Amino acid sequence: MPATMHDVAALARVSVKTVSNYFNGYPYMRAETRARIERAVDELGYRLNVTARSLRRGSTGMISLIVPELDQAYFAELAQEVIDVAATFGLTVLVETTSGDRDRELEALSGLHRQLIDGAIFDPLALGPSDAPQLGGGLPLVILGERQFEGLADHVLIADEEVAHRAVSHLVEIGRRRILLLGAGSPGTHTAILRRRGSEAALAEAGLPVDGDLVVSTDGWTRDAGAAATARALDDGRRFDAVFGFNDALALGAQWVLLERGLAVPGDVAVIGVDDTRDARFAHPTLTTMSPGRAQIARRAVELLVSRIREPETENGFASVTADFELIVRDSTVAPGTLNSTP
Amino acid sequence: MPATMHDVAALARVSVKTVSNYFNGYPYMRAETRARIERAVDELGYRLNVTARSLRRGSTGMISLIVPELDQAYFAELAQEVIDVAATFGLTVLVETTSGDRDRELEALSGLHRQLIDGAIFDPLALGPSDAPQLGGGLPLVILGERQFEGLADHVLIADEEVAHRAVSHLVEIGRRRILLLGAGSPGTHTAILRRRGSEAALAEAGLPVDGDLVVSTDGWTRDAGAAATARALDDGRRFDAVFGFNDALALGAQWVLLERGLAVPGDVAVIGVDDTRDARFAHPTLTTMSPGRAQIARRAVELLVSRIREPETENGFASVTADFELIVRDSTVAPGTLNSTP
DNA sequence: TTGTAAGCGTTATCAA
DNA sequence: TTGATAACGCTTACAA
Repeated sequence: MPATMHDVAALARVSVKTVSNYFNGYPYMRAETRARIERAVDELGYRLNVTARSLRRGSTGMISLIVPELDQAYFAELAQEVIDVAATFGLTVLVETTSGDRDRELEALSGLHRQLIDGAIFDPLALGPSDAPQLGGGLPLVILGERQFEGLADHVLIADEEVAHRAVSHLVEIGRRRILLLGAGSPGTHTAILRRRGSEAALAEAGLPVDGDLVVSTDGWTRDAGAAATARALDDGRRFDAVFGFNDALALGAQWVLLERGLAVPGDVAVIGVDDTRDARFAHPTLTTMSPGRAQIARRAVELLVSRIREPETENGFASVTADFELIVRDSTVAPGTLNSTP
Repeated sequence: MPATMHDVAALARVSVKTVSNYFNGYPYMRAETRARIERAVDELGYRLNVTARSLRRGSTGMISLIVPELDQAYFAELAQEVIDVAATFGLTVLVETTSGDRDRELEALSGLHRQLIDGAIFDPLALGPSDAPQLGGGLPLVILGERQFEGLADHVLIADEEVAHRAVSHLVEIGRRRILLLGAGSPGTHTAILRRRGSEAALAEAGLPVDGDLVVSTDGWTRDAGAAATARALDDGRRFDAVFGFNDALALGAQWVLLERGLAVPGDVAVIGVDDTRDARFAHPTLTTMSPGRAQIARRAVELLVSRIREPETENGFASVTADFELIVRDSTVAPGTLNSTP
């Protein structure tokens, strides 16, 4: 049975209030009192009981990060960043995975863990605007990526249309004309719709047609799904000289199949993704990608959440910040040694 | 202000104890009482306060998983498995990352989060046997991978020597003679030492010499480190026809550099790893690897931890279970179409 | 600057 | 089968 604050107080010959003050950084305390407390704490090996504190305070110092799955590089890397940033605020992160399942997303927001956390950072996959009423009921919430809930919670957004536009423009600039849009297609998440819209705008600006045959759905945004869809497109005899994977996983799956089929990347088909995961750097050839500023996303998300937790009553609207993005050109679009033919 | 158990009790016209019984699956209850409680719960939207329960029970229903970093595929995939298995036991997982830093490993075991958890699953990187006294002081603990603490906690082990032996034997069977051991070398974790030992045993059995030049240290077990060390070995003019990366990340880093330098895999150099991460399946060429039975590891770890939490006083020694492993042959050692020349 | 005492929302003891 | 009541260990008015 571990020592309690009462034990410390008794040994230090002060009241529990004073010991509590000590642990809460209350400044007005005689140096000698402080020293006595410190000695007692050492002697007893005392550690503050966080559960009791939480019960009394009504807050836990924990936030959850709700993502589809950890074994996708993007989410694993995001989780690591969020954990690190949260730690600088003294917050502990509970990582919840949902497999993109609607019920599990709702459960993460309003289930048993609900009262274990002071707020949540949520990367929704299945939930849509019609679920808005169930969005945690007063739980401080920051939504990542999706803009469907704007006005209902704080958001950290990716400029989906612009990112897609830039990616497709890059492919056009290196001379590609028939670009497979991998991850678009019905029904499609809101993110998918926006990235498709941006892609088609870039094609239109370049005076290129949008070929419905080259707008391809995938069953999820994983390497498996990207590989399968690309294989199908090749088997169908569709012709394309570039692939825009709506995330890195899709692009890597596509690239894998292309190489497997003996096609040259980027010689025959150029490939570009989105996310700048570590996997992109270590693909062979290395994958050109749009970096969404993951570190910035994690930082802003935690900051927004912390201020929402501290001042829940700021009813004058919710914040939406959009992260910066950047084109990272690698070998999957511009072969090394090739002089970039960009005008 | 959310409803409490008292509110429910009042509305259902029973005592709080009865409501508590209801939530704890106490079987002796009249159907009508149960129905009244259920109606009151619904009406009030009542949810059990986990913090209060934890305070009263002295346990939280949370366990932590302590790993070096989530953005390594192996750990991300392991975390996902552990979270899923733990959920079947009604346990919540707190994922702690340490960067393999000694202080952070100790902090995860005995810091503030210590009392937030009922036990921990720990994949140590920096801590050694000399830290044993600090191993959580009575915290139920299951250690993964490392056998250095055997006798001090429960273990779920990988058969490091046998795994390495099998990997090297496979390379020998396909005719390789000069095998780079990537990840061995001083100082080296205990795991590294065992895998090196197993590798050298396999070489010895095959009548092959152990060339010190081919035993290569890396700065961590990441793709970056694997790439850097392999590049160095090539630059030094060391000759080898195979690489055994002590994990998939190292092997993938090596493979990446080899391809970058224009060498053929497996034509010039065969590559094999350990872990069977998803990355291995999507490398190009696909990476041959030793599967350590990750699902089994996660399941056994959680099971051991749960029984240790339930019966902390089983002082008659600690359990050590060793996971099964399996060789997964892919294209990085046996090119597709090549008839396997194994005797 | 420090002390007293009343909760926070459960669960456990014991009795009925 | 259910009820009254005392903890669990901390924070926080309020008092001194």
